[in-house]
Amino acid sequence: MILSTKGRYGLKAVFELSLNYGLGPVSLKKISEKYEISENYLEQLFAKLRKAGYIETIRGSQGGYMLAKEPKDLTVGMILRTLEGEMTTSECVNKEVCSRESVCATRSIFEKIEKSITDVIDKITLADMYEEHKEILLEANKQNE
Amino acid sequence: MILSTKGRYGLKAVFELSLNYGLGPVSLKKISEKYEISENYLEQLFAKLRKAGYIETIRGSQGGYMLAKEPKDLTVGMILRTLEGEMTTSECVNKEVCSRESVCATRSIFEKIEKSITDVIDKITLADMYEEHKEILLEANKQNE
DNA sequence: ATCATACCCCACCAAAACAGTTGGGAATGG
DNA sequence: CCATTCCCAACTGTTTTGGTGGGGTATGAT
Repeated sequence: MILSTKGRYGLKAVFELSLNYGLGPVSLKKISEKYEISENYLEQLFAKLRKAGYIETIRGSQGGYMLAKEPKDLTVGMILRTLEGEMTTSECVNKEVCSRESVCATRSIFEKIEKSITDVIDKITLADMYEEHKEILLEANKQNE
Repeated sequence: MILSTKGRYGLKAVFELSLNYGLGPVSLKKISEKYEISENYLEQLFAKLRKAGYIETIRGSQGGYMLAKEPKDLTVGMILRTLEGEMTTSECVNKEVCSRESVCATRSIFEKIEKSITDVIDKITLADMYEEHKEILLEANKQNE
């Protein structure tokens, strides 16, 4: 597994926030029930995202979480990196640790893998996810007719 | 980190075998010294690769490990999957576990990440690595002139 | 005012994965 | 026959994973 539950749960939960963007806060309870995720666990994930400045909160009754930026300004990469740490393959990539650069044929492999992941996660925003989601829902409706 | 030392060490070591393809076996000792990897740890990695049919051994004095196939028939993906397990993002991808497919906008993200990784690791063979390695060495030599 | 709601924060925990280490055994070339 | 080299199983310390538990603070509703 490339991603742990941190990234997987976190991305789902943040997408849920994006569905409610502009409509007020969503409580942890609702999200954790909808996706069957431990409320306390999800809270820890949201704490990281809040500290990173991607979501903000309203405390007290009727409070909850909401995106701190527009869905089009939040990428999947921002969320995953905050929760999972840097999506790197090897310590030698991006650093000059590699003492035998010329010998190291594997380094370029690691770079390619990293780049291919980066290309995907840094390009897709929450707004993009919403657009694609809409299409999927429309198609699902067509099937049911 | 997407890859653990299993995949990173393993790929380096197997590439070393490919450099010696057709020239007889290479001992664990040589490889572990060259790359500064624990000999016993590397042995466990090679055991997996042997059981997968990617490398074979000659026991006894002057013995060692060698590729069981031509470098062009061994991909980076074969090595990494043997050592790291399947390079998946989420259990719902490739399975029908996902109870709320239409709702799950994250699934397509995970599929895209997986596909981008697969595209890289299943396309590159050990022979490809060697070709690229040669070019890097040639350029390094030019620089030194 | 007070109470239920809901976030905030810290500590703790069991299980698994990671990155090895230890040590005994078996095959083989010199 | 012995040094070399692979084979295999068990064990170990550390970190990560995936949570649980509990006390505290803010706030809208009654």
